[in-house]
Amino acid sequence: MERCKSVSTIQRMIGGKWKIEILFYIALKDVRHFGQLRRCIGNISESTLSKQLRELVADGFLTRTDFGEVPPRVEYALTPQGESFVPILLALKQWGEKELGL
Amino acid sequence: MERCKSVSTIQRMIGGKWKIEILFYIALKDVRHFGQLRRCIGNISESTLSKQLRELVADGFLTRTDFGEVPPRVEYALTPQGESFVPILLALKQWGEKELGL
DNA sequence: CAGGATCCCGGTCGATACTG
DNA sequence: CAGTATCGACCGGGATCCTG
Repeated sequence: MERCKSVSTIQRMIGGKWKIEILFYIALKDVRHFGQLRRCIGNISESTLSKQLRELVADGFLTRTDFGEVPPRVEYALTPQGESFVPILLALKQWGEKELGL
Repeated sequence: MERCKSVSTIQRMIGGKWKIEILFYIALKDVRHFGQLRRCIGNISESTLSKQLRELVADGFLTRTDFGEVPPRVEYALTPQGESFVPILLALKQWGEKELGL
């Protein structure tokens, strides 16, 4: 039986409780800032958002640009790898709306 | 900001550590039996496999058919909802192979 | 063979407080 | 504003044993 390493790796990368939702807002809603994300996503804590963002950066989905200004300004954006994941995000969203009626 | 309920719901349904892999084997490799799945999937415990299968059944992805025979024979198969998810599984697999080189 | 029951551990996530 | 630090609760998942 052919094993499928890619599937389990993806599951690990996007399996976090909020990962898909974070990517969704950044990719499809043009949300770029920490505070925006926190307000968009229901009831995520700051520490959790921070950690999941760092993991998404580490896994190559996002870039993090710190402008070194006061007040602080940081922008998150998709990497090419992240961009290539957008069709799947759209498919998931549309699947949920159609199959689950959400 | 438009909230996106469908995304978080999907994350909850397929966020389990082995969910995507289980669906992958049933959908694309025609694996139907408990023991087969356990052997295909690396190092999943029986109790965990059992629980995740039950959740996939409860969430409408799978059907479970118990033939009531001795020795026991049970078959898992995709529901129509599960079938409709197959394109996303394929997309995930192909994305992983292409972007991650797996 | 297909799993249920039980126990337990580790990691994830959340709440709170604090910083540059 | 954009986080980090710390702590603790919770629960998903693993190990083991048992059953029809």
